[in-house]
Amino acid sequence: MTEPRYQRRKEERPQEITAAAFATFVEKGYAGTRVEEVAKRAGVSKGLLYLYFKTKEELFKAVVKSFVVPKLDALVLNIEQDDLTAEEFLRGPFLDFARTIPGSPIGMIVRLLVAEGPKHPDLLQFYWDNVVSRGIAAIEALIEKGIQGGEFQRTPVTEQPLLFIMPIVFSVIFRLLFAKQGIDTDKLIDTQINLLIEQMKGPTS
Amino acid sequence: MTEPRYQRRKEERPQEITAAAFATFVEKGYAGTRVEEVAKRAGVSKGLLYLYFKTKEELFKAVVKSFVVPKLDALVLNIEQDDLTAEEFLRGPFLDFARTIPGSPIGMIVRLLVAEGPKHPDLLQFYWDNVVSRGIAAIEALIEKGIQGGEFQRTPVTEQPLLFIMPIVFSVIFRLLFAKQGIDTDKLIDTQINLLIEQMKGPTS
DNA sequence: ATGGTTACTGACTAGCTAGTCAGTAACCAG
DNA sequence: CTGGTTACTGACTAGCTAGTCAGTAACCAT
Repeated sequence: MTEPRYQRRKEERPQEITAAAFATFVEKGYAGTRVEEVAKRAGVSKGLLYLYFKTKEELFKAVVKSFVVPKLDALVLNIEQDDLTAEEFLRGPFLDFARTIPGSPIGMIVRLLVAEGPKHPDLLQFYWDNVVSRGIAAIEALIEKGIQGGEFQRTPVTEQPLLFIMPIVFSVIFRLLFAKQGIDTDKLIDTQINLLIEQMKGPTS
Repeated sequence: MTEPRYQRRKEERPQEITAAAFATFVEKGYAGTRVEEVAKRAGVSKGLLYLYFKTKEELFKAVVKSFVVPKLDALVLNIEQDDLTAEEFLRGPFLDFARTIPGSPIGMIVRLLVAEGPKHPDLLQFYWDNVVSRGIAAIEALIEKGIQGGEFQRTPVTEQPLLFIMPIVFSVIFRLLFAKQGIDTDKLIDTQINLLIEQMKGPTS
């Protein structure tokens, strides 16, 4: 008649643990996160956590992998499916994406990468392969589409897709550090994207 | 006849200790740095270090303060003294500065700020007051000089001095994380600065 | 010389946390 | 019901490091 003290939920545990870990890493950073707290938040014992994740580092990697990649996938899928022109896409979905990231928990992942990345080379490699290079490729494809469609001309800007990513990353970091100073990163992003588009469209207005 | 085991050097110690600490923080990050190692590198005992710096955190702040501020001072002084036009200054000394920072140890300070900043609000405040806001003000002054001198016209870009700082910060972080991938951040910086200048000069070429 | 001042040493402690493991109990097949 | 399997627990350990402090010796004024 006694209530069971716990339920066996082999399948769901990893997901629940990474979710708890994500929240904790975001709040406390990597070094500041105690594995015991993650376990408590996930409603399991520390021992169980170590059955699913060999080390704290592995847990961290699992978090990055499971939270960031889907976010980028959504955007990339949009580029491929949408039938907007390149300029419309940049001013629409891409700008939304760019403005959303800095204030979202995903932005915190960037902070964690900057802080902890150098200690985890294989995590960086994963991140490069699955996020950064795919993001760059997506923008390159978009620009190429614009050129083919006669919207844009080839300029030094079209050779530097990072110019589009730069304001996002910068805003993430800037807000993180100097939120108190009330900088308007949206305007910064808008101006940069607009600047790039105008330049690619050429001197004719 | 015995050699003295140490010399008393009250005046020089703090400088020697912060220099050792800087090198160690750059190599190992904040959490990864052991106070004992800093002491050893500085050629003193741990106990002495604690006579000069109350805590590890205070040591960290002293490092940031003593290494970054002079660097910015040099640039700001240049703006005021040089009799170059605004465009010449941007294409000359400013571009040099922008290209130099990402590969220098100063860049590592940015990493440390990103990683540790949120835990040290007063450090961020200091950094804002003494580095960022002064940097922004210097660029604003430079742009204003360009406008007054008839080189530039007022555009959305002239309202966003961060557009000039952004590629520097971004490059610092990008190189730090993805040096292996061999991204050419110099070209990124060049393109951005050139883009901004062209835009401010207006459609007339 | 010499005795007082204090810069300096280094062994020590207190406290914290990643990772372990022997035991427990939920679940299930027969 | 029952016995076997294994998901799960939580107390424990090993190891590390920030910060302390009682003692030592360099320096210097007299």
